[in-house]
Amino acid sequence: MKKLIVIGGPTASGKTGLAIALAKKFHTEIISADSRQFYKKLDIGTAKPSSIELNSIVHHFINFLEPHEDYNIGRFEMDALEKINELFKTNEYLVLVGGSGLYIQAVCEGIDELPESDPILRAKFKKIIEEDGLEKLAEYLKEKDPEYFEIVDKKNKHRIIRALEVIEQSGSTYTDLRKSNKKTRPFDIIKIAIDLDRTTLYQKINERVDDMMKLGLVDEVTSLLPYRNLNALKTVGYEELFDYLDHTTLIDDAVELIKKHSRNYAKRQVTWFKRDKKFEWIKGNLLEEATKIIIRNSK
RNA sequence: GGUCCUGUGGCCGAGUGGUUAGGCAGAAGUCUGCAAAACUUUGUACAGCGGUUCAAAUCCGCUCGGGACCU
Repeated sequence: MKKLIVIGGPTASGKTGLAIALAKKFHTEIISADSRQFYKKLDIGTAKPSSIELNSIVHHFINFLEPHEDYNIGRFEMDALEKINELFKTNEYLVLVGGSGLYIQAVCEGIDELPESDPILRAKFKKIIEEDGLEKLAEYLKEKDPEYFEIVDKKNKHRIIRALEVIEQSGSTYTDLRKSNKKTRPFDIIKIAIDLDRTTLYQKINERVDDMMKLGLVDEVTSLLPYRNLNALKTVGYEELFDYLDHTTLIDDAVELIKKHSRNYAKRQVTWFKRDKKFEWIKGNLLEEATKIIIRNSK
């Protein structure tokens, strides 16, 4: 059976370096599962692998979208699987690396077949929220799908909108469609996550943000100003500097905010990966530890 | 030396004689098509010591620490 090596972990933990080292060691290629590195032009702020790194190992799903292109998990599941199956024709191993837990989950376990988001419906629901409040929309959901209403975060507008969107498009309840059936894949999955103590992690994050500034993050963000309202730019490192460019924040404060938001993000990532018990956490000599796990799982 | 102001949990910051301020950070968590998103939970702190009072973080005194002004 072919092996998909999944590398997870919080931002700034060293995923990129480990993935590249593993890809070299196992003579294979890398699939990225990073929802922001998908986009062209977002380089420094997303800590995308350098051009040298990108040239040393073949990476898929990096720089394949323009900032204005819409994309979603459903498509990623299909696109990534197609690519993985193609590459497994000539490779024993593949490396999947990224910080977007949900995207990794979609590749490894699949997601239910649901209708895509519909901009017109979405606009309609947003309007209701603006005019009558989220509670109104929640009531609407209660009528349409009381079962999901019971368990949904009632203050989370994304969840409520999405459920209603699915209901309106499908004619079924969200509860009926959202079965969370885990799909089986025609390959083995070895999940490895990088473990760092919190203090070290936060220190690395802070340092990396300083490095990004030295590399010219402000210039990158300035050049992306025309795209600022796009989803791709709803990203740590960009929003804060847009505010700086608006003169609503001082540069030092903006940098501190980037660090803070990156730390918050890293914490959420750790929570996500910890929940998936299939991950084996490694520390210390990452390449060595990861290799041990891979060899053990290859027998 | 004198006069006056001030001292709230890691930080910011309200507040009143007897009810949880709140925000941020931190911690824990949720997660199925915008996921680097969105959201949830979580802190009995009022400088110290006395006193007044049924009751004090809130009033009084002293001590200590800030700050301002005065010659």
